[in-house]
Amino acid sequence: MFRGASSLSMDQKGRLAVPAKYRQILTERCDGQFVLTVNNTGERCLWLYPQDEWEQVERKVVELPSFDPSAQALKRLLIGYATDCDLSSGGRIRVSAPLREFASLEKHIVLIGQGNKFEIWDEGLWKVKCDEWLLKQSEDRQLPIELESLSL
Amino acid sequence: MFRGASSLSMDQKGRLAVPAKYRQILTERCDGQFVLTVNNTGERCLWLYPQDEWEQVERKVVELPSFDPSAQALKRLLIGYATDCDLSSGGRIRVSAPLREFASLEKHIVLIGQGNKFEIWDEGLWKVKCDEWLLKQSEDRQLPIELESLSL
DNA sequence: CGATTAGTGGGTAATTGTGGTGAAAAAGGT
DNA sequence: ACCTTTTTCACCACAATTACCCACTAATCG
Repeated sequence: MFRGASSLSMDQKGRLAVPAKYRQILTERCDGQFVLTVNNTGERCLWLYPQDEWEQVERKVVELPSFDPSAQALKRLLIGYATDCDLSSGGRIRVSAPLREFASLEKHIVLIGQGNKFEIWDEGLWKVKCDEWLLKQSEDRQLPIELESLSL
Repeated sequence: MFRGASSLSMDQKGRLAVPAKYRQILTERCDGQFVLTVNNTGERCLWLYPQDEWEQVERKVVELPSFDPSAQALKRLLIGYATDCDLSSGGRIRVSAPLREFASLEKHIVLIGQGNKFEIWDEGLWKVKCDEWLLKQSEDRQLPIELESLSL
């Protein structure tokens, strides 16, 4: 399980250093092989999957019905933007220009562990979103059923 | 069960000394291994879970439906900010910059025992909140059903 | 009142992050 | 097919951060 937020910087060449604490696990887990793609839910962030996790995601996605427009859109985005990338010798990965543009990544970014994948956000955008989510949660009188009984 | 409030100070490096009375229990309980994350309810405080407690929380959270927006927000915050940390040889733990920023922690903080976890608040904020809660309770004529039958 | 333990701060060594440079590879044009 | 231009990658050096250890002060207990 990946977790934790790291505030990182990306250089002009689109290289970002993966925090040292993740490197060993990632090398063992997928030999440093990843697939980087976009988030299809309308939020402008990237998803970074270890190769093996991605295989499963891809399998699910390609099996979606061909005549459903929203399935098509999801497929176009997810598969269309999916790019192989690997951990370089110096522990960095390179984000291609189209992907950077999609998520409007510049110098300051955050890497968010989300279980089976990581999310990559522009730092400013991430903070704005956090505020939104928190505000929403505290306003919501009526919680979704799944959450109501959740005790943390 | 953790209980009690302690007023502590955090140094410039983000280190805070866990009160001595908790140390032995914590070492026995989880070998000094913790997970530190944010509170998702809009209140700006951190949650400090013993490793084993956290595992259970995490399990509940990842099983939430992927397409429900508020479940998604909860997952992003809780898992996204969750950071492993452990009790150093000197009985201190280090709070990373993103987490400090989230809860606007500076020098003076309070550590609140809350059963299966601890809460970490900025001292000033904690006091303000206490006053708010007290005021609110005394105003509320109509208690939620769950509380009505409660005998303390 | 002395002895022991807790809290606090600082210094140092090792590790990590960051930016640059040069070699190699790929792409593109003639 | 060859040469030119651009991109990409690996390596290196410096800067910044972090972890670890030690020392000093304050509190606590016998």
